[in-house]
Amino acid sequence: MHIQELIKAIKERRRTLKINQKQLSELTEIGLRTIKGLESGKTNPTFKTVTTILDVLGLQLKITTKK
Amino acid sequence: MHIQELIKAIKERRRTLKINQKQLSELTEIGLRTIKGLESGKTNPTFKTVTTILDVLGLQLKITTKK
DNA sequence: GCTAAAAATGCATTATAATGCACTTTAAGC
DNA sequence: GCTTAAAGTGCATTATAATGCATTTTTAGC
Repeated sequence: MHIQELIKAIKERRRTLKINQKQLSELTEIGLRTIKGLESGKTNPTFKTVTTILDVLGLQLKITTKK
Repeated sequence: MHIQELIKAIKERRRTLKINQKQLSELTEIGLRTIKGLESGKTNPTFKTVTTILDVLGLQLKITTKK
């Protein structure tokens, strides 16, 4: 999975849950600027930032073997 | 998935493939010190660092919904 | 328990993620 | 096409990931 897929999944899920970036920032306790940077593809987030956001959105990462 | 699971998966897979940290560093073009920091749980790697390593190891991340 | 290879650690430097604040742009109703 | 909320951007600062080098510790064979 590359970063663009991650971004897409986060945005879609956030909209499904009717949460805006500011609310996601509050729920995750991650700075709004960081959320914005991530969703607009401007930064290379840390693993922790990613998992914290996914967690709040009810999503999670799994490791699989490539075929 | 939390960082410890990721570390465990990377170490196990690397050993299965009989690759040492130095070789993984060369294959991924990620600094050895970064590989060491990650595998010893001392840092919070970037998403790109994680996906690059997994990719070389024949692994990948998937997003799923938590149940 | 010696030896050699692999892994871990300490330290310093560089690059950049995270952050806040102010401002601009875009999207959605009306 | 106004208005307003949401999203995106520019800039400066702080925190820390990435890196290399030298050294120490651990692990695996013998």
